[in-house]
Amino acid sequence: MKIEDVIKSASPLPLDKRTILNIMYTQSIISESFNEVIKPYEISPEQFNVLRILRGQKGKPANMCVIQERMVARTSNTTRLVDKLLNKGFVTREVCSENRRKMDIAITEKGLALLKELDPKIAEHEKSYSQNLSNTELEQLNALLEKFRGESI
Amino acid sequence: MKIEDVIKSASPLPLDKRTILNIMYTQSIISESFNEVIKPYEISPEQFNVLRILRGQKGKPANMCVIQERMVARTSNTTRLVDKLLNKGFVTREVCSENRRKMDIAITEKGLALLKELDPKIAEHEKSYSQNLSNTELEQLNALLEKFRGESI
DNA sequence: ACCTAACACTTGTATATACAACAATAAAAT
DNA sequence: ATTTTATTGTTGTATATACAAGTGTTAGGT
Repeated sequence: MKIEDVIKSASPLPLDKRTILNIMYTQSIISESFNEVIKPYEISPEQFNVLRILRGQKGKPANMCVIQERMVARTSNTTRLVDKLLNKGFVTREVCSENRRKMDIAITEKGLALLKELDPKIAEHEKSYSQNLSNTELEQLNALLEKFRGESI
Repeated sequence: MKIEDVIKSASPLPLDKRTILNIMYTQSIISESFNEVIKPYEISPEQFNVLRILRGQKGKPANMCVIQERMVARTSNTTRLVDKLLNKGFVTREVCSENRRKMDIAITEKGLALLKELDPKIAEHEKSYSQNLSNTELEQLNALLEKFRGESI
């Protein structure tokens, strides 16, 4: 579906505007379907992201600022996300013994079990999109997005 | 910047996961810089989107459902967005005379003036990204995104 | 005419995001 | 040693999003 049809635009959009809209729209489509995937489980996409970061720590607890810098979309509020996960028993939180300003956040067995259950569904979700392109095209898409962002470093 | 560096992943991500993260991240970068652009003005990105849709009506008022279906990211709450715009005097709202279930939303002179002031800044914002790619590459990117979404219609 | 279903919109609740102010601790400066 | 500054995290407010329930209006069926 062309982006002009999505937003019901009568006239074709200029290329630069069209590209940005296309990226925004694609993201919203992906997010929407991802939401569907995790809806049955008692967790939000952002909470899931935090859990996955914690699992990536391989047992080592993570501080709030470590979690924050690994999130795709930086939230200004990791505290409240962790609060929710804490209430559900998916993580533990305690003051870091070496630096009492910091918090040690760790994933629990219950959290790990949830992720394990979700893993195949997430994989399926990701594949449902990537199967539409060849590997070469996927690499191209990644390269174009990276170039589009235009970050020098 | 490679997406692995963004999320500080030690190991390279599988291609399908990487692509999705790349799209999500690119969107968040675009949104962030767009936020910077409109921050000085008394309006949010979503409110701006609604205003722009109303301008596209060329004087003809729009119902709530028309606004909703033209938004890039469907919100379930156009009512409250319009409320905010109403309070600021950027739009008018009255019951549709032909069908009293519907509302007629129209942009005011004040709203049009705001958009006019923003237009060049938005154009500059869009160009700041699109200039990183050639026209051919932009077309490629659009085509790949569309194919990635895999909508049949 | 009356009842029912569909439609257009609004309202309430929970969650997330942006931003600013704040508190506690640690590190640096004097 | 005391003061200042920076770091780390929390809390408050406003806005936006997802979802479900509710209100008033129109249209359809009988």
